[in-house]
Amino acid sequence: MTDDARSAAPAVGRSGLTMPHAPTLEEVARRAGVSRSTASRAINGGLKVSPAAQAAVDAAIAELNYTPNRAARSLVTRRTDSVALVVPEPDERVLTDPYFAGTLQGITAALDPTDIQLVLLIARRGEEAKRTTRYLLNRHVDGAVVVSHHRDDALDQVLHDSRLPTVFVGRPWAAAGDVAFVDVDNEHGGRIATEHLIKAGCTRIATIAGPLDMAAGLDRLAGWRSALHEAGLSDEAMARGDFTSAGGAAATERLLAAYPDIDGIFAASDLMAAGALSVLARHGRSVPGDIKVVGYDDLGVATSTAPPLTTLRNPVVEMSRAAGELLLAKITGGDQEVVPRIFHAELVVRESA
Amino acid sequence: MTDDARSAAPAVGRSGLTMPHAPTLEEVARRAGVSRSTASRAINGGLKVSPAAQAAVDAAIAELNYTPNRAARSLVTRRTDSVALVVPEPDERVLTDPYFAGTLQGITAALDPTDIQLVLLIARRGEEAKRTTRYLLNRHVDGAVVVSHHRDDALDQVLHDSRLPTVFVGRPWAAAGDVAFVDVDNEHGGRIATEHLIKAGCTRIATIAGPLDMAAGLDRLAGWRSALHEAGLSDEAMARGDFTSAGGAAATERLLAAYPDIDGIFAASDLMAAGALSVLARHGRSVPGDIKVVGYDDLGVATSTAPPLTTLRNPVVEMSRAAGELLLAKITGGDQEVVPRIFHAELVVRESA
DNA sequence: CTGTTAGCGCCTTCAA
DNA sequence: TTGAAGGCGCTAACAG
Repeated sequence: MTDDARSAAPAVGRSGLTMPHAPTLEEVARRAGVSRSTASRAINGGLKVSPAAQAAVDAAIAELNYTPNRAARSLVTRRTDSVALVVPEPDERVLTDPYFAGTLQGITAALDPTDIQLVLLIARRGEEAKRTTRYLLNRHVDGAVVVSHHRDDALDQVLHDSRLPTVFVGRPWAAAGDVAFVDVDNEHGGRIATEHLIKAGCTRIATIAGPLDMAAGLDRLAGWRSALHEAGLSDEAMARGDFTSAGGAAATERLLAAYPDIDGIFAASDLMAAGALSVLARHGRSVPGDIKVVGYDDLGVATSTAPPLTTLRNPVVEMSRAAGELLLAKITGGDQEVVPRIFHAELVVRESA
Repeated sequence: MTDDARSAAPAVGRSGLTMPHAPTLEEVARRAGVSRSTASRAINGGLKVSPAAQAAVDAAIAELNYTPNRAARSLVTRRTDSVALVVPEPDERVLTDPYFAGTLQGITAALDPTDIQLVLLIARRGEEAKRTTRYLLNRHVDGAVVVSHHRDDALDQVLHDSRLPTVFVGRPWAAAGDVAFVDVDNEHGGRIATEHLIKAGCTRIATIAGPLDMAAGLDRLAGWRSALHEAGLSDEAMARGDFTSAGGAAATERLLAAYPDIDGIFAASDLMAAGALSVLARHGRSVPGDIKVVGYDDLGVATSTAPPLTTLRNPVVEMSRAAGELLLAKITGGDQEVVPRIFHAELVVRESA
């Protein structure tokens, strides 16, 4: 064993102060009285290691408070033990949306039993987006979960072509059938919401749609449409929103101006519904008396509005957790069938409708 | 130059399909007609590199779409080019709070001009927390930003002792004066809020306090107290909340039961204020007629309540951005003075008070 | 079951 | 200004 001066003296940082020297495998092995390889084997799986050696290594690890150097390990295993959460959207909108928080929570839960770290990738447009793409393509992570995906970020194609293990939260645009994803049945949700309004006696039902370059926006709108068609009602009263409260408020103003006689509104998100409520209050329309309102998501805001919102419970956390687990399976298990897992939204009735 | 078979054939993944082979520095150098060292120098800073060589390397990089392998680089530079955002809280609460979204946005903005990645560390209690601590201590990141820090997670001490560059968002408990942090003047904010209620004619002013094991909770409470003392009013009517809407609602119920004659409420967060509004409505108390309400944060929810909340604008994004920039400075600049940056919250008057 | 031996891709002295 | 050579800490054959 060559005596290495480096391992004797603690490293000295820029400041000139001694820095705690992270223990290496070498030191663990030495302390355990075994070779590096044996120590390594004891750490990874422990196969073909005698109980004695295993115990010695375990003890050394505990005493030294050792953690493997990820960089060194990555270099040889060609795995990074990290996955990316890709958010292809610049603005505060996404981050502020409780939907995003739910996603984070679900994925974190899925990753929890592993030692895999979550790297956040906010993929701004243009030049920035290219940087993100390159980062992903050059395998700086073992896989990616994409959330809040829009039609024109070519993320689905790019990631599909790259063969980087990827799972979308929410149906991707292109390459469907070939790209793994989890989703809720948004069309069904939109239909349920609208049917609830119909059953409650509404006959002039408007919708505040989400962004139509997102699958969720499109699908919920389609659900609203099909319920109205089935009931023989008009599907004229549609205004686009952007999933934000302000957008919902603006859309409501437009709806009231164009269709003053509406008696029901299906908003494609609770945030937009909240915006609608405030505008309706300002216009002196009572809810649910004059106009009934149904939202979508039930991620917290629905209970803090006045009146509380009837809405569809969007199982975001469960869904994202499934996405995380699916990704884990893809990473460790290699390619396997991509059967999208579809969750269902449930109607939660409160005062607003 | 030894001919390496590996670089000729694309790697084959588990699935048996060819995988895109990430280009290496070796390939860039070969293509540019220079040595690895020159290529490396051209990539990092470009000092002592002839314009011709520089250009050749740049071209090769572009053609190959090359990105340095972070693991290999980390191994030798002993930097990871990643920083952690540490959230020492298990529950959904934190993630759902718009405060967290703001933090994320601010830090992301600070990191944007660099190539540093953000790693999310959700530090659950107990065993999990130890794993997080070890991860941090063993320098798997170059630095850390800690948000939503509680008294009993010993994060401040641990991180301070470890000498890992760290910045707290919100005043840490221990080691103050020695640990870098950014904060808003919460006591001042609490005072302003309360003074607004006093000026509006309230004389029996309650507060819904935040968690008292968090600096923000404590400081806002202190501000409320001092304003009341100054005005010669009672500071009896206090109920604890937990920064959530549900907690705010419960606290309000308790307040109304114990102090039925209150005419003003200062809630230490908008979420709690929203909960208060719904309870007040249920009890038939009009806002601001019977009871005036002031919240704290103005991160979106204040405008979607009925009535919209008078509140204190908490500059979370700016503050977190400052935290990120401070961290960057600490990482690159070595130890430097720790002058906490204190931001100020501004009163935003809306209908509720 | 264990130790020896080679690199993983990159940066960095050291000579030229 | 450039290239050759060594090594960061770890895993993975390959012998024993």
